[in-house]
Amino acid sequence: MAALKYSRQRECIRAFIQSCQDHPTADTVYAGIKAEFPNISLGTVYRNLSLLVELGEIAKISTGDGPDRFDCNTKPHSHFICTHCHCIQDIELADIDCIKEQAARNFDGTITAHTTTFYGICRHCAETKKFKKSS
Amino acid sequence: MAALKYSRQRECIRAFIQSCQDHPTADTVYAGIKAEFPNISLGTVYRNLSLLVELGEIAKISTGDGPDRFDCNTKPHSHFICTHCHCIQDIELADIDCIKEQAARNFDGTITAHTTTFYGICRHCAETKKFKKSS
DNA sequence: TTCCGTGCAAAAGGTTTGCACGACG
DNA sequence: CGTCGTGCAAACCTTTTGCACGGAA
Repeated sequence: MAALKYSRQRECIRAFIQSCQDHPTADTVYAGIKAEFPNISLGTVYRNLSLLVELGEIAKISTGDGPDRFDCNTKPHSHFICTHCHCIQDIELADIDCIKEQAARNFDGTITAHTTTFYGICRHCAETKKFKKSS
Repeated sequence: MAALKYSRQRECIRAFIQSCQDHPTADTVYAGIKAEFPNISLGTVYRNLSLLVELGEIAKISTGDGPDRFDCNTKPHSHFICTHCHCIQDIELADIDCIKEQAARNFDGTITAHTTTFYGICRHCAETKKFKKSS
């Protein structure tokens, strides 16, 4: 239902995310958009992010620690989360889908999707030795 | 540091979780503990759950949708989350660890852990056909 | 003109924290 | 007796929502 009208704010949010190499939070998007829309509200950012996720134009990444992230890459891929600096990086796995079949064999129900997340120390943190006590 | 003293509340929480077949939320634990400790506070439940996770006696499961869950099974395994009823079930995958090696080959950093979560419709929801419009 | 999207602000979760008191060692 | 854990309540952080107004079709 709900007829989806054009909005300059939504286009700006979409463009911002698609220009991001990293995986911004709603708040980062908000800050980035403010240059062009000084009066935009955080609520609008959240509403449009949810909408873009529903439309399949971006993906939402739940980190389980801190705010959700958004990803312009909607192709299936995995993520690495640094336990020290909390940065997120994409990881491509060749046969990641095979584990879905493997899981389906052991499971009594319908599996439609799966996500795999890796944790560790990213190269930057490892080099700067800032991870003495991994947070 | 901090010398860790015995507490009856903590033991009760540990016992409650270890007697659970499912994956309770902090609030479920709180409710279950109240029979024995009518005056216990939710803050105490959260503090002890975090502590038990740190001690490695239980595991925390972030669902990315709703409250965190806790799991008495600390052995490596995966989870299935029903997108309809939001129940969580364990899934054992034979060679789940192989994907860590595979990921490490494509990645410039140190991978120490990984989690895989499957989504779909559980058997109970499928049978009762309540999932017409998967929420 | 008819809805939809926006801005604002308040509310809604879920979780953490400061404080004074009680319990463990 | 010195600390740590507890209960209570307030604070916190992220996200959602109600409402009146402005903008797209």
